[in-house]
Amino acid sequence: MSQVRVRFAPSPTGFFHIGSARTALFNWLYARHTNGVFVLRVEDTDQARNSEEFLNVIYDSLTWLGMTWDEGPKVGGHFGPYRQSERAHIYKEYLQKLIDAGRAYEKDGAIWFKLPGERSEVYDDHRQKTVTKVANTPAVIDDKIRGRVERLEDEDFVIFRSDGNPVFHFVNVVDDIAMKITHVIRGEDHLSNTSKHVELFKAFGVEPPVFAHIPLILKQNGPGKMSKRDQGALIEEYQKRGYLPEALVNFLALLGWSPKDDREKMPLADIIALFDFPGINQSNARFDDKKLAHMNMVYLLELPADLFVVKARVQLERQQATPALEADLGYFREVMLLSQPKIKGLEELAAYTVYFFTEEYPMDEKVRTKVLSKGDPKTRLAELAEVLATADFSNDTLIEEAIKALAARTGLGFGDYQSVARLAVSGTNVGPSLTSLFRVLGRERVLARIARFQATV
RNA sequence: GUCCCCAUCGUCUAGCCCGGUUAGGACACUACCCUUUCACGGUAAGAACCGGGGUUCGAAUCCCCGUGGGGACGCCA
Repeated sequence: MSQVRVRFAPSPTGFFHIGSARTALFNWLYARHTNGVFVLRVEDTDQARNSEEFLNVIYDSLTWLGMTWDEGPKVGGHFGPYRQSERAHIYKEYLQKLIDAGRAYEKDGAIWFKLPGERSEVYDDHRQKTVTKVANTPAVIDDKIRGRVERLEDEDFVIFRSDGNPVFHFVNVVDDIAMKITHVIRGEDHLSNTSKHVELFKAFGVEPPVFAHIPLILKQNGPGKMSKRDQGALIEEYQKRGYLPEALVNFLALLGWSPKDDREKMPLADIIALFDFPGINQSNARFDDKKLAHMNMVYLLELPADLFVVKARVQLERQQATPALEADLGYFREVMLLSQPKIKGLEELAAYTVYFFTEEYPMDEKVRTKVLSKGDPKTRLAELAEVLATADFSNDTLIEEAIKALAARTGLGFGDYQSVARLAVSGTNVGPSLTSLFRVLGRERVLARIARFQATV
């Protein structure tokens, strides 16, 4: 059995979206599962719509997600070049084969592929024009996911535009032949194109590769497949928001594939070991950002401390959270680790930790009103300030004991002191435990903030 | 309109191939527990076999027809 060779063939005509990433991932996983080769091929034959910027987004996104390619731009390989815009001579060569075989002809300045069979003119109601139909026999697609699919290709189609550039169907097949691709794993939207491709393979006298048409990702709300314009569709966006690539990969793998047991979060090595065609579903999957966010949280929770701090810093830099970035590194680390078990995503960190790094933190007015309306917050604060003035701040337990002792004296609970104290020193009602908050902020700042708050009530 | 693909909780899915399950898990939602706020976590609840025929002692599972969803029908990829 020869080595599996799969390819991901994006065209740089827009930002890299989640459906493309999933297609890339399935190819990559299959290559890794079979110890095969993952080829990256850039389909940039439509010069009007291509751009270097989009190409770099594809490279960046694939790299970010950990899908390294074995052959392709930047890394090379025996079947290059890997950008179709640089393969014109190869396409000319293959075109000549078709011409020599009488399977291509010119019309209206373009070159058309000639299907075998009798021709007749028919009026097409839907397209409202007369077309030439060919009495061809149906192409048979032996699909690894769909099973046997038959589809009739009964109209000649353009393979070279009148501007001299080859079109997708032609270059796709030629490159799959030239690059010795063994398995074509792509979205189901290509299933109807595949009959064209099978006809081309036949015309070249080459056995088609194994096809596997994977289900599509549907948009979260509303009808239709996910497109670049949909909310949450762009990979770049997740990168910017500080999503963990491992989490996104895990989530994406589960959209249309399943290990067939109840596992969801699983190490990449396990996914690679189990990934195969029988595990791929036939039906389309709807994108669910809540499930992705949950997966991200699970990965975040398990991140080793050092790594979490590094990633937190990168994210805060991205969000330009200046005071946090200027803080002492040891202090920064402590604040971040206090927050790690509390947040769902790195993007929350800037707002979640803002009061640790500046005195200009926002005051949540709703919470303020609510807290001040209950009990006797002014007295509680005064009592607390007095105790904190002499309490030992060296660890959480000692601070806790001091507050509990105070509560015991006044016949109240820890909670009676907590809400108002938290509000005074952080401006909010959410955050790490109050004692950690005090310890990390330090006595001086805690007392100063309490005093400042007292002056406003 | 024509052709192609698909169909289990709101969503992702297991079960289907090889008929017999209290149809399982996860996300989301709800309640309770934990608790020093907020989260995490724990427990519980609700929630599905698209419809109709057929085959069979028995159908989520096999077959057919409807219906619904998706895709393709470019000198885009």
